[in-house]
Amino acid sequence: MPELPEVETVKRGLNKLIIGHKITVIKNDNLKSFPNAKHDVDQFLIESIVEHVRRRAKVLLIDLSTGYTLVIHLKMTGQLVFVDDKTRFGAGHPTDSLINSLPDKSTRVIIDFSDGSHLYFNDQRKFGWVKLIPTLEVPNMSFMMKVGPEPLEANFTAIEFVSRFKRRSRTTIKAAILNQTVIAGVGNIYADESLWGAKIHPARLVSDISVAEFDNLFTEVRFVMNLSIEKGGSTNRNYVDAEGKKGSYMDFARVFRREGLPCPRCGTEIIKIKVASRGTHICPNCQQI
DNA sequence: CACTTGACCTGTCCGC
DNA sequence: TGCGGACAGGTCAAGT
Repeated sequence: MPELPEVETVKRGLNKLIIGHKITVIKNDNLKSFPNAKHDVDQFLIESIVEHVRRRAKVLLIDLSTGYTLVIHLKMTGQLVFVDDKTRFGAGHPTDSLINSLPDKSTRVIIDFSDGSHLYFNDQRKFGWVKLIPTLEVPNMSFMMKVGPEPLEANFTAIEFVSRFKRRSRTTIKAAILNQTVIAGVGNIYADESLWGAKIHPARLVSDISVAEFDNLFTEVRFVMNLSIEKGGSTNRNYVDAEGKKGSYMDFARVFRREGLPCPRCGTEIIKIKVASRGTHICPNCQQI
């Protein structure tokens, strides 16, 4: 999915586009994408006003005036795209833009607003979901209860970063950094990018990594996340922002999906291996076991 | 408990 | 062109 920078980009886009909008209709194509009962939808979603859009880890939270929140997980291929019919075919959008072809066959949920605009939840693989939950119960959702700290929070320190890993010392650093209960928001792209930045081989055991290396990793995680947010996220395949636009971080990636190309630091050919059952990109010279 | 693996889905790409 | 298999940004539930 969309990892932290992509979800953050969608959140920022929605905050510019849908605050104050009133929801009039919701349509869904299967229960998996939007499992709520019609009764709750009629009572707490229809006629509600969008008040805030928040993010926690890789989860989007759209707070409504009814005291309910739309909790959205994009998983691997989810998209959340706002389309205003007044601008759909207008200037600034090429005719082949995604927004001109929505809804399409991967559209799972459509939210209509009272001014005639729409929010499309697209998800090719159907792993993602939208759930309507009382706002006060969101922190009690099982994922929210166990998810780790936000790496970009100003008060999150290198000391806490290291201590979060200590309890997971018997696994590889790649598995640990992908574990959302250790730290929130890091997925496969930014795991590889930050491990390359810190010159740590992803298959090394957590217990064998020094505090100095953890300090470097902490810096690199924050660096790649911040850079990616600045670039509008990574479009590896499907990802687009709330306006249907792709992110450009992949133009700046150092190892991810760059197997066969030279390492930007030493020129050695980047290779792709498997670690923690995930495709993993490394420089075999900079990152040694 | 910590850890690993398979399952959830659809689509694409690569080798034959 | 077609077919089979591997693989894809993430998380769970089951297993060990």
